[in-house]
Amino acid sequence: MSEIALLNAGKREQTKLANRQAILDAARTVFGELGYETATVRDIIRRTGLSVGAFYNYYRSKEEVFAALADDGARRFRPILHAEFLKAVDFESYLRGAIKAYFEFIVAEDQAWAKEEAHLADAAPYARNTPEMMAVHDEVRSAFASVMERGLAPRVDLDYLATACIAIARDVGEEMLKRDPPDAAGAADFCTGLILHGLAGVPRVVR
Amino acid sequence: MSEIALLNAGKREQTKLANRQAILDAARTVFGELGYETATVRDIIRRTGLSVGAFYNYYRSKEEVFAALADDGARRFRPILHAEFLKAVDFESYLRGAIKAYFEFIVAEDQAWAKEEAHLADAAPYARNTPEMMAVHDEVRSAFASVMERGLAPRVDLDYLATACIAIARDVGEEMLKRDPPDAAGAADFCTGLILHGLAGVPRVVR
Amino acid sequence: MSEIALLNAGKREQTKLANRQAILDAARTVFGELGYETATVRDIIRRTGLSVGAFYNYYRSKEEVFAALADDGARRFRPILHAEFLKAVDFESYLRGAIKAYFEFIVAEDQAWAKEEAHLADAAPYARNTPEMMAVHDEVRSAFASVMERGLAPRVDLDYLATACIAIARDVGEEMLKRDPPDAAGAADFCTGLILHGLAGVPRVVR
Amino acid sequence: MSEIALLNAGKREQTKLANRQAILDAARTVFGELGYETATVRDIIRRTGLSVGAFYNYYRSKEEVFAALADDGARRFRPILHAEFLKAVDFESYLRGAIKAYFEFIVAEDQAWAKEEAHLADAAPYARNTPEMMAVHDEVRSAFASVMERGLAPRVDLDYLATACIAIARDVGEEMLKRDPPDAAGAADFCTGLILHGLAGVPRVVR
DNA sequence: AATGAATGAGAATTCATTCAT
DNA sequence: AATGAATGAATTCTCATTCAT
Repeated sequence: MSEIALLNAGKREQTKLANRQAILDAARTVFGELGYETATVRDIIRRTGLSVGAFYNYYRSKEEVFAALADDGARRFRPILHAEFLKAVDFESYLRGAIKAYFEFIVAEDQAWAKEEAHLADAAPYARNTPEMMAVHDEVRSAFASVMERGLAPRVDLDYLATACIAIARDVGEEMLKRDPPDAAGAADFCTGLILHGLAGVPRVVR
Repeated sequence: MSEIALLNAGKREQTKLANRQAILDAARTVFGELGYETATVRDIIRRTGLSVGAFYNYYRSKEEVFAALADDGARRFRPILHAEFLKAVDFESYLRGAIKAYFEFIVAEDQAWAKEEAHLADAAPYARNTPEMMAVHDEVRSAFASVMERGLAPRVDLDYLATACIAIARDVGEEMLKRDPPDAAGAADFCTGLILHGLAGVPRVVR
Repeated sequence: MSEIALLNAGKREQTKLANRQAILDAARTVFGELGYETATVRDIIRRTGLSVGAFYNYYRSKEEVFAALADDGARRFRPILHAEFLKAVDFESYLRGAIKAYFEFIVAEDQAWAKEEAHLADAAPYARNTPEMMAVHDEVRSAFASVMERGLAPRVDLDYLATACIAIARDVGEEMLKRDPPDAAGAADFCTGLILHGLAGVPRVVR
Repeated sequence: MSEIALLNAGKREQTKLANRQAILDAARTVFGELGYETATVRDIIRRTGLSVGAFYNYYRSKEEVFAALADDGARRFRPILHAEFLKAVDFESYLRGAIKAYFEFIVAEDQAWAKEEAHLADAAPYARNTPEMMAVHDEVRSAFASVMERGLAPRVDLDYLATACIAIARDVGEEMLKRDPPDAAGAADFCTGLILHGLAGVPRVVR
């Protein structure tokens, strides 16, 4: 490698990272819009301006980007989630923190690509469950388990609870993103209230 | 048309209906197992013993069966749901009735094909939302609206509420189906309790 | 199935068989011209006038046609070969019979498609070994073994002998096909003579 | 150009040659293992430690290395072959010498990379004819012609003879390489015996 | 020269849909 | 109507070759 090349290695490496990330971002959008099956590799790379070949330089298969997407989302969200877990003094504070954190996370994500959310409902009315959510499921479940273990929350059916909470967060989160502007705090209040105290705990609207 | 066919015009008509239903049932199973994209028309007709050509005699496209499936599920479930609505004296009774009815409905549906639920998670870990649920969404939303209108429930964000309730019912329902035997009443108690009174309202487990 | 359909079943079945054979024949030609790797499925079906899809109605993969080709060639040649084996009174008569039969076989095959032999050397100078020959290899080897067992031929290195004989038959056979007209008997005499008595046993040419 | 490079112009030239040869050697191995079509340029350069780009500095295309390989093999083998021709007093001695030389040549070549010969049959059961052999064909043919011209061998069909001899040498040679250890002399005796005197001239085995 | 990322034509295969029988 | 072979667009992935650094 020549001296010049050595000096430029940084720039090269930078481009590679940027491309890798660009593909990941495009994949997130496209999978989000069309679902795993319907989305094609061409759909993904079209958004990056790269070539089909380039895609396969970065990911070995369509399946691999999908997995990477889950890893990526989970890797970035998990620490946030865990921080809430550590901060929490009781179940209520954990739940409120976790859900708010999640909604803020997806709003931030959404900003990056957003705009074409219109297509969403239209294109894939039957595909859901983001890779991120899937990856986080176990995290949530065991956080709940731990909280109950410590007597900070009533002992209830853990699988149902985790399932229900994730379902609420996922779908209300998605609903929130459709609003302009999306109100993470409001949505979090709604979900937390519902889970903790049921209908009675949910914020009233005056309208 | 052969002589025999002419003589059996009535039976013919019957067969037509039976075939139409057979395809619909097969489609429900197959879409359930594989998801819309992964499922093929051949997968569907294979279960009916009919031919590919016959499929297109009854439905114009793969998409159309899917839509018909939603209609079918909704058509059969909607009256049940509405009966609960009429029976209900307050929001609580409506909710409990509706959810219990839904869970019993899907348990019954499940019996028909079931068994290969194992494939499910494996085959399409990221595709959900049964056609039935989708079709019922508006129904539920307007039932909630009506209930609130009548002052039987606190005024809250309706879209969030409908979304959350459907999310819970869908996912906890799915979770319930994995258990052996599936306990519709128990799951309904869980969901109703959660929605009405939050965590505190959820049945305890002793374990 | 209607009466008409029943009556036509024969014609249908006939077409299917014809297509299957057409694909096989096209595959033989194309693999012969281009070699397995270079030949594409489209190359094959282009010769049949069918569509890509039709190819996959008859064979599950490119690999499968290749295998079928071997089976086909072997299935048709093996009985001929075996007949020679039974007819033979000594090694010499077996060898002469077998080689002559082989040459006549490939001349006959060649007639069917022929013509584009010109491409051959040009297109794939480095790919050889027809599927047929490969399938027949073991047959030949065990025939040799049997003959030696019975003391009808000297005991020599069997693998070398089978290899050498097949090599000669294959390549001289190919050479013969290039000539116009191909002289199966002459080529067979050459090979038999060479194998049995060496150079001295080979027919002289006057030129 | 860096200072160091300027100082080492001579070494540079040397490196160029070494790289060229390294690529050629790698190509021989890889083509041998996988066949021309299956082998990729990356397969080749991977063995050299060079980069894809470097490959194209030395050879304009995959096809060109293949041709160069033939040239190379031929260039190295031809003198050996010709030496045998000059040494020979009659056809017998020429043939024995040539074949033995060829077998020793390929055994030596094989030593260089060898080991993974197992893959061979597995990877490309239907592709053969080393570039070397192809390049030598004419050489052999004209040597035979010359020998016959001089009355040292009976006049026979020259094309058939050259074809047959090369076929035998190629395939028995390949067979020999599979044995451990490969016995060049034994295989040469076999082939020479067969070609000169036929079956009767082939070494007996006792077993 | 060397490097290795980028390119894009092309390969095998699938599958919704059509259509002759 | 029923049948199932035929169609061909579309999909994933590969790989020779080019090109910016």
